[in-house]
Amino acid sequence: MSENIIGYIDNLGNIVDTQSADENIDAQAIEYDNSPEALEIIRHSTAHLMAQAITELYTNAKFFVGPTVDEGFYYDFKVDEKIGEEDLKKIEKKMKELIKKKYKIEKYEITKEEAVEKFANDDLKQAVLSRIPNEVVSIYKQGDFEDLCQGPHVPALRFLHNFKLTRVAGAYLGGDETKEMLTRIYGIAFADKESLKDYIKMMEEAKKRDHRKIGAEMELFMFNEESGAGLPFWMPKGSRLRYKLENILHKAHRKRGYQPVRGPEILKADMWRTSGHYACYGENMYLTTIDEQEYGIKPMNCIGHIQIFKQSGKSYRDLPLKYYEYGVVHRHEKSGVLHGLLRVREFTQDDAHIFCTPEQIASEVIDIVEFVDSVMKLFGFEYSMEIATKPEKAIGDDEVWELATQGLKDALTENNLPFTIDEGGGAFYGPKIDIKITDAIGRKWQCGTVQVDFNLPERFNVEYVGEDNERHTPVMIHRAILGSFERFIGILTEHYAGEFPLFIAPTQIIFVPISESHVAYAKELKNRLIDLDIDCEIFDKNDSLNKRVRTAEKQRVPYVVIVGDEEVANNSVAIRDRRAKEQYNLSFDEFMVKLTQQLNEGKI
RNA sequence: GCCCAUAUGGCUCAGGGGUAGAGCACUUCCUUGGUAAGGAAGAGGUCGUGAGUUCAAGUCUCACUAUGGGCUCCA
Repeated sequence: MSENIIGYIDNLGNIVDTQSADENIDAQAIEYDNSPEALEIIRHSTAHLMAQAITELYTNAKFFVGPTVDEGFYYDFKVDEKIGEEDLKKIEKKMKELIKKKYKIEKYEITKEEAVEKFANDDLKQAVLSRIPNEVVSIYKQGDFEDLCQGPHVPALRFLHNFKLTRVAGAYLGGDETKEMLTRIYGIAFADKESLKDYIKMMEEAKKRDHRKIGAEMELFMFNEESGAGLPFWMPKGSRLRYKLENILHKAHRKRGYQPVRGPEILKADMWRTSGHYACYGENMYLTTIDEQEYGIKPMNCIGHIQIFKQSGKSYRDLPLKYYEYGVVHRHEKSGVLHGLLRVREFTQDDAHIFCTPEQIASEVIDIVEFVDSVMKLFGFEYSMEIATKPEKAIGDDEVWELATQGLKDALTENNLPFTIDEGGGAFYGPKIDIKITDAIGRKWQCGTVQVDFNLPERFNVEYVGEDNERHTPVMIHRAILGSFERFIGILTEHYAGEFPLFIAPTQIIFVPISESHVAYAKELKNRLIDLDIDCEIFDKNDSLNKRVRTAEKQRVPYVVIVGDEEVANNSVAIRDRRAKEQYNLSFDEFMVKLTQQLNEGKI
């Protein structure tokens, strides 16, 4: 057996470790390297090494499960002591000591019955065993440490060198909120030192583009302890960015036949009872009493749009009727989940509701998916689609749900659009397609959504007169493209690391006049650019030219424009182009043409 | 909501039971400079909030609030 073989891939594609393989195995060898299979083995073994170290440091430690995940591995366990970030170093040190003992990792099998007896005093092991259907279970042993485990593991501890424990967290037993909370330690491991270094470096880079850090640096948005958690404030620069995004999207909606509407922020509680929100979504709603009547602050915009639809009689000729609103909604998210702009308690959705006939669903869904695609392409986002089906708390009959779900599937399948299924992840009133964007660190965030709803129109007696002169109930499609401005701008900020393209940059141009005598010229240019809806600033503070250029560059604006005697005389501008990383001179008219072209890139 | 951690001028951080420090930002003055930090002076903090321990609390303890990393949920 080669020194470097740590496992095999059998003909079913399963990983078999050296402990489990028989001597004459005829399978593809897994070498000790950074292949996904090798990392799976290495990381899982590192999790066990960590467990062994914890056992030595905390004699009363009991272990639940320690699997590998996309980003490394973790182990869930229970100790009497509190474990904090500081303790990770201690555990790492102990792990390195254990490696020096050069233990082999051995495997033996016992029956489940024997295992239940063996771990009789360990309630967590009993919980693990209760989830295993097999009659025979395997135990891995390294030194004195034994653990119930199905593997795979490296042959010996000497294969484990390049690891780092990354964070401590709490995790419910089996992910179940009603069960006890265990301590979880996450870690990462690689086959070589370089890869570990690269990984740590990548995480540091990701931190630098964190939207919370950039948002503070660029003065885009803020939070305020006295005002409350999850309630963002938009500062001037953030508002400018947001306004541009709203404007681009406003035009895109108008081109696609949507009509702007706006509903009230609070509605009587009875409205929410009729809609089902009170029963199905009540725990997320903020309620208040006015003149002894209960009101609810809207967590969604659909009810308002329904009222507007119902205000006048509608004919089949009016359908599909598309209302859109940048709707401000409030949702009581649990305090522990709030996260910068990505999860807040007040946010604005780019929300729309399409009232249509059942026959129109497929083509409307396709139109929306195309709309989503054009927005994602504009910003260069990778995204995936997921169809979410009926949740536990839901209104409406199963048949209606089945019909709506199938409609979504058909629309995507017929257009060869790939999707996955999220069982039970739908809204309480209908199934949906969720559009998830992958962010700079690889996390997926739900942004756009398309939801087919047969339920709310019926509950509110929404009707239109058909070709047959009979009354019919329309279908409602709820949809959002960005999802919310808050989350989308948060992701955009990380995506571009604050270097926004010209068409949405909060400050698009900074003028740096060489001396006071050039300020008037800069102001004149600035005013002309306002007509193009371009936001400019003039850096005419009493600082050196170098200092002002530096300060301007640090603002991450697309263009820094220097103007002095030469530029005033020639009616030109000296440009520092940050995106192209070049410096060049243009006449102001040429510059205007260039800017107009770049603004047009933001048309969809 | 739960587990763990953190909270010092606008920002980034140092200090660690005996009555607050740096850099940047800010203000004023000098400097009017052709592409990433010119110089000088000044102002600014009841050390997140509230209790407790102590002769004495930014410093120790507890609660709360907010933030961060997770669990769960979701745009």
